[in-house]
Amino acid sequence: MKFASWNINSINLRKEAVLNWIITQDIDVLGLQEIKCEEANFPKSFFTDNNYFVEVIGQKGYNGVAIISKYPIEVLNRNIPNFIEEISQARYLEVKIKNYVFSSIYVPNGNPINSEKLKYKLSWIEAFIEHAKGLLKFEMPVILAGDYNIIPEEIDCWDEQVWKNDALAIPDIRFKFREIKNLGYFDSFRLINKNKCEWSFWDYQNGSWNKDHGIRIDHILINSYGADEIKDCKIDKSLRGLNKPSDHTPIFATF
DNA sequence: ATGGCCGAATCTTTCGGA
Repeated sequence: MKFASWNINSINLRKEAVLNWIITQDIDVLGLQEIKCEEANFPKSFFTDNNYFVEVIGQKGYNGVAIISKYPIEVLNRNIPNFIEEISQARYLEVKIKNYVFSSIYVPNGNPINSEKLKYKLSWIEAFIEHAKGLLKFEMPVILAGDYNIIPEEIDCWDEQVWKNDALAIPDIRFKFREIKNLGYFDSFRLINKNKCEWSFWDYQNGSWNKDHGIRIDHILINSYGADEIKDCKIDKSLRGLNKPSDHTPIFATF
């Protein structure tokens, strides 16, 4: 089974790229982030006509997550259950597919760091950590895949000096990532690739792709049952070189 | 070809992203 995550930055602009990729790479389950549309505007039939199952948590204009699967989807949660806010943002979808629990996750960005946005990011992650703790009750692989907006360590960005004061890399945020891991989750990419420097995001600005100025912020976290079964984890950077690409590339793990 | 983003909605400008 291949489980993937891709911040697509508008599903309607890139639905053909998504379908083409999951077919050519033989992806079984794909979590999407930043679909940037309400559920009614998600191109569901484009995927269901090709025999995929689709679940969507939409929002107008920005955010939004979805899951596309070769196999039937049982929805477990349409948000983080213990995260209460006045207007819920579409950032979390948790499902069961076959004998796997899988989530598509879009963690808030948090910039600028001297603002309510960072506080929101921290409180969102804290609620997520509490929830992830509860997910450890499942005696099967739990796969928490998404755009975490966290650069876990110095080796996960092209230049630590550029990023060290950013909401993606400040110590408080890196600490949260370690907190999740310390619950008993593994960073799939790092589990498989001990020292590799690879990126999943290159900014549209400043010619970042051409200069290879990237960062690794899209992650697939797995519990110990997942770690027992994992065979490989790869970032497919080729997608960033397409015409009209998303600024993120997909990451996938094979079980 | 050395020169700097992109997407959606509020739409010839603003906001959010990272």
